[in-house]
Amino acid sequence: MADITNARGYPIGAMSRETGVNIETIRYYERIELMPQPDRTAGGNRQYTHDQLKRLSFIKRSRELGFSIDEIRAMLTMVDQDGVSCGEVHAMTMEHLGSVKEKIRHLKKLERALTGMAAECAKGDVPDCPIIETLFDER
Amino acid sequence: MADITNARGYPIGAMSRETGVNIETIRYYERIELMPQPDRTAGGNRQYTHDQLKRLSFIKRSRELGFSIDEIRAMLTMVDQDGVSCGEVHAMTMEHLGSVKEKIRHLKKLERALTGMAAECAKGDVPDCPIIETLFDER
DNA sequence: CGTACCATCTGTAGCGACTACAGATGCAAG
DNA sequence: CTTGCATCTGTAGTCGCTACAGATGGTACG
Repeated sequence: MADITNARGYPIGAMSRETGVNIETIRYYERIELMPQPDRTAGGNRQYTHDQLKRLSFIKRSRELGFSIDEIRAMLTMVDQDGVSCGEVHAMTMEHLGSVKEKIRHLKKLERALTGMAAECAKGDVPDCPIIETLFDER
Repeated sequence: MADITNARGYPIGAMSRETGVNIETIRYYERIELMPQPDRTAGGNRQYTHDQLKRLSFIKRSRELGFSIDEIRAMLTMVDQDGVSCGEVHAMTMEHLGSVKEKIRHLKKLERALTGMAAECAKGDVPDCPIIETLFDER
């Protein structure tokens, strides 16, 4: 496998391939100051370090776990200040977990409602569709 | 559909109270042509009919069930053309149900991952927080 | 060395589905 | 007629990207 680092570090395309984060999104993260401004080549192209690659990978994983940009920013700020408080991180994780559980509950309610509506339906081309009726009915 | 129009009609605030849809959102629905342009008073205030109230209520319920604006638009277009195809509505509902189920599966995966990470954590002020470590680790 | 050609650059605008103003009027009660 | 809430229009902001356009950078090949 070819070495994607040239002497000057990783260009943005390599960062994108390595992490799965879209190039436009990487630049967006820089604009909102989630990623630092990287070094540039003489011509102005971005050149990232390995640490920056790890940081981007951290962001990607956290996003996949549903953390918001602000939550990630808070965690990274702690990391940057070398003052990671495990208690705080744990609290954030638990809070996030709570909101995930709530979303699951909510979606399960939707699932039941949709299943119930669909079960009423004969699927014919009849004028009174029970689904539409249900949605239109007065409370 | 019933034709119970009272002489003055409903001002926008009444529509909002009756349906729970924000006033700004009602105007937004008009702008994107999901709701029709209502009659106006001499002074220019909106005056809605009872049918329009039912339509808004339909939109609200459908949104609560997670249908997108475009899905709702499709259903309402069928209603407007008096050509409700129950088969089509059923298909849309089932497709939507599928995406709800998928979201649930996804969130449950997140739930497991977050629970696992949190369980590793001693919650102390130690420098190596296992949650952060997990997120930072090389793949 | 020139040329072809992809990678990358900046800047701006769009998405969905609202929400939040500002500043100007409408309208009904007292 | 005043008071004061309701409503009006228009624009801009939210979140987390994504999609351009049009201009350069960098590199492999001849």
